[in-house]
Amino acid sequence: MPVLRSTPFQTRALTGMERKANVYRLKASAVQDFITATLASGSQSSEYFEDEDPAFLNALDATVLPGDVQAPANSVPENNDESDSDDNPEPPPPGQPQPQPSLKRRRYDGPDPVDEVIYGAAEFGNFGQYMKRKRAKLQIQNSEINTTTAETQIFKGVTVYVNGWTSPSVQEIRSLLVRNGGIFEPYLAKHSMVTHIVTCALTEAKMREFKNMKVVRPEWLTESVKARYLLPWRDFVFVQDARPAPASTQAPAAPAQPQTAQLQIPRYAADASNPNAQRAMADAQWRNANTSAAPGFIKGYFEHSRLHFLSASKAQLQELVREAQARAESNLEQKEKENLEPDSPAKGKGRAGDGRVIMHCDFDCFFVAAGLVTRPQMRGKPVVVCHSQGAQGGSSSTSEIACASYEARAFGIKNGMSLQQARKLCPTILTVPYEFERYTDLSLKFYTVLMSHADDVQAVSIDEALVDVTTAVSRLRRAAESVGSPHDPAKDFAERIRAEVKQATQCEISIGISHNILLARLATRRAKPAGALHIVAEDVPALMATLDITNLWGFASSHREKAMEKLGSTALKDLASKSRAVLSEALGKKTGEKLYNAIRGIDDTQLSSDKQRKSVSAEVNYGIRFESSEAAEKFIFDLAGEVEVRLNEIKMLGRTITLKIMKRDPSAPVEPPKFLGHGACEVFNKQTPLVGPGGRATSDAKAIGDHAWRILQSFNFDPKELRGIGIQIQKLEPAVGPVNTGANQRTLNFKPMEVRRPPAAAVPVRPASPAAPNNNNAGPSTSADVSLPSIEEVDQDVLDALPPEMRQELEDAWRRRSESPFPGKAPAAPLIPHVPRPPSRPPSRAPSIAPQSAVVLPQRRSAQPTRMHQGALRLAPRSGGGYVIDKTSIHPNRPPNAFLRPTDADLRNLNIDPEVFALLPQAVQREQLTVARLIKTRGALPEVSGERLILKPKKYIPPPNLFRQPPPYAKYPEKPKLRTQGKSKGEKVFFTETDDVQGLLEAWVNAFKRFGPEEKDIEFFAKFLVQSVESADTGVERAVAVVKWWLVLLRRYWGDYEHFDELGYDAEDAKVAEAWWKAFRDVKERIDLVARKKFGGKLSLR
DNA sequence: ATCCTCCCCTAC
DNA sequence: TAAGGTAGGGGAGGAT
Ligand SMILES: Nc1ccn([C@H]2C[C@H](O)[C@@H](COP(=O)(O)OP(=O)(O)OP(=O)(O)O)O2)c(=O)n1
Ligand SMILES: [Mg+2]
Repeated sequence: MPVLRSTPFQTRALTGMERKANVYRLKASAVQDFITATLASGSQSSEYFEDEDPAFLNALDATVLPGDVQAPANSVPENNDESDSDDNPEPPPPGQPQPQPSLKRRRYDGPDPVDEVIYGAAEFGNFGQYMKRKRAKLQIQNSEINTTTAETQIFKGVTVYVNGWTSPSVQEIRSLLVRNGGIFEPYLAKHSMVTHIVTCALTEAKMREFKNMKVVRPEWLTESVKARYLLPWRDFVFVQDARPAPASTQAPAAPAQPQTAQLQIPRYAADASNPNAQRAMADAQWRNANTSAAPGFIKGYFEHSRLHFLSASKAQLQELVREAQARAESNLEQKEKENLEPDSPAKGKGRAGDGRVIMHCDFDCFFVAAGLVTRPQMRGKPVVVCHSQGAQGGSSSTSEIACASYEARAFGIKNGMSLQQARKLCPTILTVPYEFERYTDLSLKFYTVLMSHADDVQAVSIDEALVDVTTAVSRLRRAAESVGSPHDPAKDFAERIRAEVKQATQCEISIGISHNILLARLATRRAKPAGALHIVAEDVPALMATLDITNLWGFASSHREKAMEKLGSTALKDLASKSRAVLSEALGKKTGEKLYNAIRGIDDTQLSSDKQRKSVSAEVNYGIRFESSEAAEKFIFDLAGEVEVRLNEIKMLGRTITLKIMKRDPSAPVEPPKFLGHGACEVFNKQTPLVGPGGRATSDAKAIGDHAWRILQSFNFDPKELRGIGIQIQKLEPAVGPVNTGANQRTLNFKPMEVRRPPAAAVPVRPASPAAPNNNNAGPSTSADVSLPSIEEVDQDVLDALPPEMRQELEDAWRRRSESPFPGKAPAAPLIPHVPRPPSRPPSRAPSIAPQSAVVLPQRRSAQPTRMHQGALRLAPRSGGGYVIDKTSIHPNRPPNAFLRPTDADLRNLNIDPEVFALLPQAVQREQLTVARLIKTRGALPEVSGERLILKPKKYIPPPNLFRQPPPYAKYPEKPKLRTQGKSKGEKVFFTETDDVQGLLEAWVNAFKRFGPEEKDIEFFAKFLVQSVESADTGVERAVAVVKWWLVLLRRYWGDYEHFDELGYDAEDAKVAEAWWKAFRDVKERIDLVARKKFGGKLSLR
């Protein structure tokens, strides 16, 4: 296969209706306190700006930053809309380079030249221009809203951001809005700026970003204008039934079609229904035989689910490897005892550095290859493995393709795609049924070969493993060196393994070799099909230059979106120039660092082959269709039985349970496009303690079922709306004593330390028993308890026996925690009534426990169905009630006018004098809080210092002499208050007192002018500055001022080094200088990043 | 700081 | 017909 820009692994090619995403629904109905960004917040900013010392600003305006010299021209060309370019379907024929007809939204929102100047994302010229721009913008908004053009006030209070390509166009929407009293926000610096998002299509990253916002289709606006009043936005919620990668349902042509189609479906769901499903579901008999209501549904489902098979196989293989290792280790010990020389260094665990040799071994299109073992006539043809066989389903089968042959992939068919879509790409496609047992069989042979050569093995999946072959390869290498062979011993060894596997399985595997896992995985991609490739460190730069971020293992679409949005590119060659800090800012700390290292070919991840499980779960999100709560209840208990079996198989008991519910999104059709699929859903998770008999951890199906069922009742959902149910058990502990697991144990052997066995000899293969029959034995503790009352009764009895006060207290506690599995009597008229199961609590004995907060009456739920948004069902919000000053108060998402005064206690806790605080203007108060909290977070020790941070308004007007007259540090000898504390290495800064950020900054530079800045301190300032820019409008000016001040300080000490680059300083002074300048450039870059996102320009420090 | 909980995301 | 599961890494944000 030719190497194209887009590799086989690069997932792209989506179309509108079903998009890649494992976000199953767009949650657009969340009720939040959206507060329109008000003009007041803008004026606060001006107010603050005028508070600033003008002389200071003047002085700093004269300073020039190197990065700014070419700054106005080098603003990154923005792709404001990353969604559309993703919508191009894959080209049908093999390997055509894609011209990438990306559809970019214009950066300017109107033809009006005023708009272009004012609204445009132009670069900042300078400070003054920025302010001018901002004021002009406010004026325009003012006039549009209040005077000049508004014809009606239909959209009064509505502020809208338009995402991506829309029909009608952005310009039309803007015009519609402002003519009718609404506000149009051209940039979405933060979510609280707007009340609604208008869109016709969302990338999954945007879906995530907007998940708690009101996302509507443009019809909301157009129809409202027609109706001459504001229609309920809920009737126009934008919803997508999103699915992971290749599951697009669109034909190759007409990229713009999804949007168009969507617009043609007025008033509801963005995704269509499935007529076949509707027809089938209309038949009660069919329903009772084929959906979750059918007897034995769960068992049949798990027997046929490929994804379940993959997950279960992985767990089994990991277990096999663990056992093999334990055996190998005990053999080794044995040998050592016998004083036999182990012929290799101790097994490769923890071996670090580049000395390792890692092989990543992976079957080529595994399921197909396995299927073709007995169908040799199909070799070389486009073949897929899926449930639908032959001509079943015709051209409209929603059956998913588990695996496509390479010939099929040449047509653009991918693993995970629906058959109907594949048929569009290749009408002659051949289908092959699943053969799970054969997969297991082949896999075991494969693992057997690997383990016979390995120091260590990590089971990645049924068809894939990571193998540490350091020992074997070094032995070969020594041999090769003595002979002077030009061959790469690692590659030779890989070919030998490939041959052995081929011999044992009649299937091809490919092997990637390198000194770390990351590169080994990359090597495999290039090795396929049927090859081996060794990547060495020298290959890294050239290799990485060709790759996209999503080619790296663990990086997928969400990172791709973030990278494009925040860093302007997803190509590793572009990302290579970004600093660690910049990448972390964009992708998160760990992820950013992982990427930074990956680009350089660095990955010190160790093989993990002995991790213990932390949770056990079972879920079904297919075919869930209930007519009654009884059916749902039965299902829950059946599922609990499955969970019990799985717990027993690994001899574990659990202490907490989480119920996961997928519920049809109100705007999604009853039958989604995918046959019996879940469609667009709201997802709810709720965790409670799992209390077994005697308060112990348990695996008991009844206990699990009881808890799960109670949780489900507490949701009070209409059973007809359920689309997915899952039970997860956490806080696992080993079951002691005999537990009948019913699991068939298999054994494999690791490479013997001395005598090597022929491969495949050690495999006593027996087919897996997919769900071992429930032996109804919940372990030693419960097996004796079968005749005891159920937990709910025990609990009730205990409750009843308690003195009233104590009981009240308990009930209160439960209510507070909102996680009691024992809510007592079902609420009035529940949609899923509690059906008493014998022996059940008589209703008259219903405890006085009030229904929990979430157990609301149906009317109320339907009135406010969205209060439980986004799965995170917090029955009683832990902290959401009154406004409590905490980190969220400085969070950018908080609307400006949601600022409430913190309590005096809060203030004292921050070392702020409440009385002084009260006198400050609100904008200044907020800043004070920000700074004080950051300082506290950073490690202030208020109790120790005993000094109180006294805040004065004038603090925002830095003493003129301080800022005007260098050298700055000389100006306040008493000021620094930086206590350095000897730590393990270097010195750590603690801020015990500060008056203002500039002072702090200066003290920092002073304190470390002989050492260079500490990473943590840089991080601290960077965070503060980024936060400033991101948050309230006042923050920008502050950030600019602080950065300018920093620049002044650096120039003061190290001006000579400003324009030098990294290279070649010997002098310690120079190193320190360079460290400071590097810190400065990094931080500046990070701020620019945020500034670009918010304003479309970068900060000028002139 | 460090933990925990509730997500989202990723891989096969 | 069709079988959209599952565990763990990681981030955000709150509790301790
Ligand atoms: N969405 C997916 C992805 C994979 N699989 C199954 C079928 C595959 O055969 C097997 C292994 O997945 P791989 O990612 O290794 O893909 P293949 O082995 O099919 O192809 P190759 O490894 O050659 O790229 O997992 C699946 O059922 N559904
Ligand atoms: Mg494979």
